Amino acid sequence: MIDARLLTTEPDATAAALARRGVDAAALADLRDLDDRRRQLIAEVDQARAQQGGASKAIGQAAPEDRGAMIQAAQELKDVVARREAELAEVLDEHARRFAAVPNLPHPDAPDGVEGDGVVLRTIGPDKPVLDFPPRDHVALLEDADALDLARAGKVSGARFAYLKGEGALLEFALVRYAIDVAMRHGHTPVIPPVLVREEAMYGTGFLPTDEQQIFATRDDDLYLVGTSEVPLAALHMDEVLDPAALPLRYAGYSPCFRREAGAHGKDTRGILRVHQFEKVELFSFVAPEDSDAEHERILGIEEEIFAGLEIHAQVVDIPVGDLGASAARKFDLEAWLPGQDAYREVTSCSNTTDYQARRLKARMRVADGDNVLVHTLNGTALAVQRAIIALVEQHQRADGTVVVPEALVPHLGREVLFAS
RNA sequence: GGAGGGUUGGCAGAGCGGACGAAUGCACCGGUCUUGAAAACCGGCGGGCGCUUCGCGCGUCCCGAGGGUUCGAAUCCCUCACCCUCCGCCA
Repeated sequence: MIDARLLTTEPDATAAALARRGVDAAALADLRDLDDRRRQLIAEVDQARAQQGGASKAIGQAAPEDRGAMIQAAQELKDVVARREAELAEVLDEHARRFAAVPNLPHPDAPDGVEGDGVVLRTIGPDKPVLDFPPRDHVALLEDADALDLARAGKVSGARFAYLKGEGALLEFALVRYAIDVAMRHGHTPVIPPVLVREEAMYGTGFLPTDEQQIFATRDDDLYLVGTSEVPLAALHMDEVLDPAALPLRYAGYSPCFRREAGAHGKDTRGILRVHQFEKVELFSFVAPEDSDAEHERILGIEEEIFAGLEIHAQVVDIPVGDLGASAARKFDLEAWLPGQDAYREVTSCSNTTDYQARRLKARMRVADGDNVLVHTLNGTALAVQRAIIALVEQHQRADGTVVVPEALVPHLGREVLFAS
């Protein structure tokens, strides 16, 4: 949620910033009026309550024989309060609903454009691999090695599910431990979070109500399966006032992620690029507002280190404003080259959500003199297991179907070549 | 799953229809004292929202959450969440 106050204090700058994301000025003017109305009603309710409270208090202090008439008068004041409160409740409801739909203010440095207009900042890792044989995609490589079973997963769970087996399973453990080690070296505390969360956590992180169709819900328990550990990590400090000395708070969560992928029918149907359940190591930081740009670069740096360390060729993309999620002010993706697809595909994504997510979560920071302020939150993929596996096996494959294990992963995997037997 | 007990300020803990945002202790911050420190003493010490001559300030709401009763609720009633104890089950 954006700061409603901005519509009054900085109407032009706010409108200009949001215009880049396609929010029109007239809609913002309506929102500003709604916010004005809210504040006015709050003042009226407060005043009515002050009157009624004073009257009640006087009754307690009055002699018993004087109370009858006073009680009657107070009863009428009570009705006034109730009417004003009902009006306010209605306005608050509309306010919450309509403001929830306003996306975050884009970062001034985020490029213009829509999906596909991303700016490639640089490439990382080795040069784009040139294979002197027809490359096979991850499905062929993994299934031939009995490291992946999609057919039986279809039988058991349906489309977009997978069994990782044998060296496929070992690859996950090794990649996760490798990524966690890098994250820890950069000060992120490893966390295994709950993956079933309450509605408040989904709402606070902005996945509800916006992405409702993407979320798996349980039938009997009012709990939701998280689509990323960003949710439980962000919600960790929900409703807290943090000690500035304790900031930044940095986490690396490892968890399965569940996504319904509604609306993605027919898209990326082959293999494990887009599945309903995958595992991911996610970086998450709570920082003081003035530190969030630097933290964003830092998180991006960790992602680059992880992929470069796996000797995976990838490009860093500055995502245009038209392709940002509602809560992001700026976003960088890492896109790894996939020989099996002859294309760069997203393997990580890191976002600076500034105070947008913190406002809903009520994650604040104590300020020595003055009012407490909202912290900034940032999230980024350290390593999405399935997509990392795809990039790794496709880029490091050899003509005989074996895969060379990058040096950094050897200690974690316990072998230098995969799929050799 | 069954039975019982709880949830009050950073922590401990009183209050159980009217003067209670809430005693007291500890912790913390400032001051006095001291060569310095400790002790002692004095003072301060939550959050949200709104107003504000932005200067201290003023108003309102918050005693797990939501709803109800009442002129008036931390206190009474209902629903929910969480915690603890015992039994059952279980990795």
